Amino acid sequence: MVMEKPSPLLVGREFVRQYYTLLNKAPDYLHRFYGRSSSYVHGGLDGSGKPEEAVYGQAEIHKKVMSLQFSECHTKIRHVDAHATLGDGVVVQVMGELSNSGRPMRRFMQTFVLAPEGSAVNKFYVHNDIFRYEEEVFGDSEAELGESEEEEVEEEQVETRASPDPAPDRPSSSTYYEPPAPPVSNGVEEQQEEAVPEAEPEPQPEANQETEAELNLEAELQVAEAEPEEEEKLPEEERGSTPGIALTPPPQTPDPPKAFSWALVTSKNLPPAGAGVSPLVVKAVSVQPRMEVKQDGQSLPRDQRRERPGFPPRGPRADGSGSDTPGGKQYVSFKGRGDGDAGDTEGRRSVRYPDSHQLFVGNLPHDIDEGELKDFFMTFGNVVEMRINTKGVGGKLPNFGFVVFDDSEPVQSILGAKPIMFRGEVRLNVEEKKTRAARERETRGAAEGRRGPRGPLGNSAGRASSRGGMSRFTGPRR
DNA sequence: GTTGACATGA
Repeated sequence: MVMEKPSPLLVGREFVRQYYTLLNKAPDYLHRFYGRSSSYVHGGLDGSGKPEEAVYGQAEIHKKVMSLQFSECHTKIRHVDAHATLGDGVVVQVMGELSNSGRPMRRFMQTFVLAPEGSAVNKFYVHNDIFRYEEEVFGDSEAELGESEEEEVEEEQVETRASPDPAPDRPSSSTYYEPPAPPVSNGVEEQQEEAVPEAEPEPQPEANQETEAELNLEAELQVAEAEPEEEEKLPEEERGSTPGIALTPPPQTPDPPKAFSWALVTSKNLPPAGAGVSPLVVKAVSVQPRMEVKQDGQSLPRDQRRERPGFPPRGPRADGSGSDTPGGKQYVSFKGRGDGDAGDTEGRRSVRYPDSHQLFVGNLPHDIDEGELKDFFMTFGNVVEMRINTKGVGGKLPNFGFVVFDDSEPVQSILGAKPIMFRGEVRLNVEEKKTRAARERETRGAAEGRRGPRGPLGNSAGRASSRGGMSRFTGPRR
């Protein structure tokens, strides 16, 4: 598992995308980006007109965020800088404009220090977050403001970028991270393609990629993190936030489930089912929210590897894997090169998706339609294909279907987040898609296991139960 | 109550 370290700029941009998306969609989860010793300040002036002071720690940050009452908070990003910094961190500076609750845009500057989390090169949490509004700092001379307003007008149009969210009927769920104006376009913004391949205009003419190599080198200076490690050990329920996010949403919310669990966050680190590996990694990792940038680039189906010869590797870009959803973790997957996994390359519809990308969904309400189901699962990842099957058996319609994602990660997340509640009341039966062979093997194995006292070796029954590990939930009865 | 249909060779 030697993962190449993503460039700071890549990390920064992806983080920015996720951060502002979450700020827009689910500010109440924003604190999950932070850790126990993180600092946070978000503009504001105190009683005497001086810039407010920071707060520390996830719990305080959560409070603070809530007090800021973000609602329909839109952000226009004008510029993102990101550099490698001490301790393998990344410092990110963002300039842009932000509008909250329908109020006018205000210019701001925000700086994040992303600190690596754990040993993975692609996991970070926000160690510092410093946000200031321009006019709070520069004074509120109206003349200045007027001026600045003007020059923005032309760029205003640029801002109308199609949301990467392929579901057009969910206006508020689009990503409000507006990529910087045209000239700077290296890869981060093209997320919508896979979802709506036909609508895709033209890939960008391939602006040259960042000098990742250089940055990576720089990042080698190691500075011992001074953070006391012991803190991290406590699984800390203290962050009171999680309780609200029980895996089953309150019945009165008809929305897609805000399924989130730490198990879900870490499910990615767990080996695929079956491997006899200790699942205890969980604790260590589960302390904070994180985002992940993945650069793999291997294991592409052969026909997808073609790359225009003579060009530098196509820049890694966000692939809209949907991990920026409110309920979801703050993970993000990147494909290092190429266009991601099977099925999403433009014009290639005919590819079959691997089973690992597919989810069997049983117990569907009979009046469901694909759009609804798709929307539902979209919060977990990028749904590339859907099929609902109905087996009409004398009046009863046991419904099931298959949801195909562009990655196996959402599938694992979902499996780790069982039970999946739909419309707040129906418990969907979600399982990894099985082949017929696998299915038969399984039932046969189970039958024999029951017959003889000498239980099945390992895991004939273990498949389903091993997955959730400790975070196995027996669905609430209702 | 519960696991499809497609098309697939060196």
